[in-house]
Amino acid sequence: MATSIHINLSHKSYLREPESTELGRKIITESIKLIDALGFEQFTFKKLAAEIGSTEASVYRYFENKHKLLVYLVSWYWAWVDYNVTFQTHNIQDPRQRLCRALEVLTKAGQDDDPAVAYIDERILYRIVVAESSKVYHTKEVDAENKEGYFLEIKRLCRHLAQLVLDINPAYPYPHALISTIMDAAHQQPYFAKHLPSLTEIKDTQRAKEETLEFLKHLLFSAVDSVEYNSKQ
Amino acid sequence: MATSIHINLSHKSYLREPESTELGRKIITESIKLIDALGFEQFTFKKLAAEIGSTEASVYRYFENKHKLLVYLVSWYWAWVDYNVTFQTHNIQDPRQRLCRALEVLTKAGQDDDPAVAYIDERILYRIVVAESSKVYHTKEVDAENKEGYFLEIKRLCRHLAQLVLDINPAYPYPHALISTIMDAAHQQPYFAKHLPSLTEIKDTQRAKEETLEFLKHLLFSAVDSVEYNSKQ
DNA sequence: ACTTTTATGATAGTATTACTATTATTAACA
DNA sequence: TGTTAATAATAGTAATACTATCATAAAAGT
Repeated sequence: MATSIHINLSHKSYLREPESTELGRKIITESIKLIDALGFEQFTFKKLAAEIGSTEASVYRYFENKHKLLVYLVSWYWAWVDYNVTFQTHNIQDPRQRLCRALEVLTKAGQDDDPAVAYIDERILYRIVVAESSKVYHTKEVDAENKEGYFLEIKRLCRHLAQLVLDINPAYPYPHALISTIMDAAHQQPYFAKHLPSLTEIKDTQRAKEETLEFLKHLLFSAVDSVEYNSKQ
Repeated sequence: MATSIHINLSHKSYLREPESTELGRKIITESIKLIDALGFEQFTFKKLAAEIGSTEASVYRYFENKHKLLVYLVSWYWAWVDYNVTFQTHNIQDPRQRLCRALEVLTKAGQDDDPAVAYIDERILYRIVVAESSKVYHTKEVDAENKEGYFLEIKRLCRHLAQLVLDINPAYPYPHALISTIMDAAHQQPYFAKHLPSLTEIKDTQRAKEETLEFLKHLLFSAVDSVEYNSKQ
């Protein structure tokens, strides 16, 4: 993948664009490290400011609160995955192979250390998304934030992948439900493997993502293929 | 279902058993209402104490903190669902029909107002579990809490349902992964229908649970049935 | 009946969190 | 060179997440 791409978000969970300044980029870089290290609950702007040698007040000029920072990070992640899916599938003609590749990108998003943006460590960000992303939409403000466009990136990826499903079988009736289920499982199954192993057959080894991919491929294709579709009609 | 059943939890997320005293039961009853009303982040023991006409210090005698209270509520919920699954399936002979019924119990758990325990409103608790339950295991303490047995109830239900899958097709290689995925989707799809409708085909109507059940049944059975198994061997 | 234990209430206090406000300093820009 | 904008430094506030102490009342044990 090309170095130095730019991911555009379609909403403003920030007060001041963090990409445009040195301090802003430091906030992103270090918040990723610190949320991963402490967990979102223990993470505070004060600790972050200490880490980057700045002040709490300065961080607050970029993000209203830590929740909005998390929204920003998670949205960036989904936009980045969507970009990767597009990039990695655009010259695959066979719809089945294309969806396979997309699933692989989705499942292995945290694997290769191929930084697209200098100040974002996607491998650490992946761990944050796995552990914390459900917290961005499981709040009382979900409807208000949805109106602000905070979830457009995950919705776009879901729509994108659902279209790949329909390319295989336009008669399958639940493409979005299937994809949102798969997207979640792609993250949760390796997490379960590591922390709650009795909830899955996936083993917490180097092959965990590979095994997850096998499980998801089987799940997805058996659902899509079990709906009759006569392509000749 | 019989009124006045007793759900036993296999761990102690509490300091003092809340079921055994008037105040303890009030804590459970009112915390369910208040977490539902405010969301878990805005919920505090001070507000809860005010609601039940007691003091913060008294609530702290029952639960170390609000996180452990949530662990208790969510565990109770899973134990209750597991009880219901057992009860509603025990005289169904056909394994396929049995799993169907189990799925129905899982998906419609928040529907019927048939209180099994006087001081717990299962319909409100259902909403809490949908919106907040992932927060119980997405923390830095997940491994320590797992050792304490805090997740035994969800694991037991997963094992239970996975066994029903194996009763249909012992050759299916991912019964637990499939069930943990389905358990999650059973809650998230109706939530998406209500709050992030572009992530699912399910509509936020009275039939939402019914539609979710259709989606899940199709997903589950197509996966299980697409693995070859010769029962005559 | 009397003592001991236990549960609750009342009150106070602390460190941390999640902010907001003010002012000074420095860098950028016109 | 003067103006604007960004940051640092500092202070302050209300709420949160607790802990501690003591009094009282009810329940249990002897």
